Amino acid sequence: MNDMPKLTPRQQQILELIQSAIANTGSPPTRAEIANELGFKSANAAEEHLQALARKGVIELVSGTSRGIRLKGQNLRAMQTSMAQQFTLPLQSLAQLALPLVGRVAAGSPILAQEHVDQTYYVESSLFQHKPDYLLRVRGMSMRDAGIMDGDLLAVQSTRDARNGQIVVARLGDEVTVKRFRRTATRIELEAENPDYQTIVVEPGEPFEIEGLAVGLIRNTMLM
Amino acid sequence: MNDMPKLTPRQQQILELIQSAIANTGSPPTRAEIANELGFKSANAAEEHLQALARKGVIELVSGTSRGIRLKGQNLRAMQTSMAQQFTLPLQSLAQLALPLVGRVAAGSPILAQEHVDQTYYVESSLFQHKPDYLLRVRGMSMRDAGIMDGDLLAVQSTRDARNGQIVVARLGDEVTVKRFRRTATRIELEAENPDYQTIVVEPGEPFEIEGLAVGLIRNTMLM
DNA sequence: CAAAAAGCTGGTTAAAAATACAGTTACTGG
DNA sequence: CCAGTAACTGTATTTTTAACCAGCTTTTTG
Repeated sequence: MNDMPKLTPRQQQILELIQSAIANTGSPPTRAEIANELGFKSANAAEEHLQALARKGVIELVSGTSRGIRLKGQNLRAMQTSMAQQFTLPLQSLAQLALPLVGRVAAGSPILAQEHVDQTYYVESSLFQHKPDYLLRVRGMSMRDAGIMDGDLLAVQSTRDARNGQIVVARLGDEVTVKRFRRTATRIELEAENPDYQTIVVEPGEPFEIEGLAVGLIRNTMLM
Repeated sequence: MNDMPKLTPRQQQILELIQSAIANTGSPPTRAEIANELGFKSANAAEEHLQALARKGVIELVSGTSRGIRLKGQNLRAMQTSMAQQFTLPLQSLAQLALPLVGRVAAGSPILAQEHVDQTYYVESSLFQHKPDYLLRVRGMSMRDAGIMDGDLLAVQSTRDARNGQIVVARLGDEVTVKRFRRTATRIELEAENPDYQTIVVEPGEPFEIEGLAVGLIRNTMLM
């Protein structure tokens, strides 16, 4: 019943792209958009990946429909969870920390803009050793070997600075990503903790900004 | 800043239709779909409604893009609410949940015995999809590939039962361990999620008890 | 080692979809 | 009463998009 279809790294990447497109734009991508995003010269490459994902049951393709890609099962749930309901609520004890959960991060706008806050959780401030400012839902498996999985809520402390080896939330132009930070004499490297993913190299002059430091993690969906 | 654009009843209806389409199908509707849904004979009627909604700032139209309708601000959040309700999330109370953090687990005694409680954290109960009863500090790397690292706090729901594939807190005589649970016809297997660790096999008659299910995780030390 | 699968390029075609323009009707505020 | 707006019908055109076919290289697997 619980089929665990093993995706190839490439397929996993496609799946993450779909999730990220939905989170960022509100609709699934077209074949052409996928191809463009990943540098394919033919949209057919995207088409075939989608069919492979559909065969493995992780997505559903609605035929004859533009952007007719539906996430299924676990992948859908991770998505819905990121869109959890918002509460207006009474503040309680002084030790409580309000942690906004940031969902969709729109191009160019500050990460904590009001529109992106899905929900606010109140947790005891002493729960974390370093006080976080917000929670960010992690997309994809690029930090898998650091124990950061798809769907996890990363507790982030807002700052512009990081030391080598720290896990940062970085913005590259419009893209927000979570990676291990390393600054060399000539450039900045953002290392994934997963051999399937490449290190991102930021040369001087390229758009880059540190949004914050990972100080904790919450995983709220574990049952199968 | 917070402009309150008064929508006509018809426009309100269109907006709700968009929200419902996203909740049901995963993408915004096309003009034709809106027209069809509301019985318009021309898709242009839908187009004009969309433009009106865009003028009033409640949606954004992405030109030249199929299904390029984006909900803005409040409406986005409202939709997420209806979505969350429609699907899994049980609407839990906002109550704070007291989670005792269990450290060392002494031989023979119940896991929640008073002596073992290091500390109690208060967190919002809706933070986890399934309500945990306590936190257990994880020792070792045997569940590394499941994203559970040394020092993590595992949120555990007390129960005696588990389904295959779930991550359980199990007691083998004096030993308490976290593993993936699998029951075969003849025996119980506790699988580590790390190739360096062996699967523990429990033959009938050997001391074994399930203490609880892993329903979440908190990592409170991440900085280096 | 052979076959299958993954992962592409390149091109084609028909359907889906956005969007513009020309009208019609009904209502609403001045 | 008249202009403006809301709410449509109907038609047309261009883009966008899905989806298929043929072929190629590389990797995986039995």
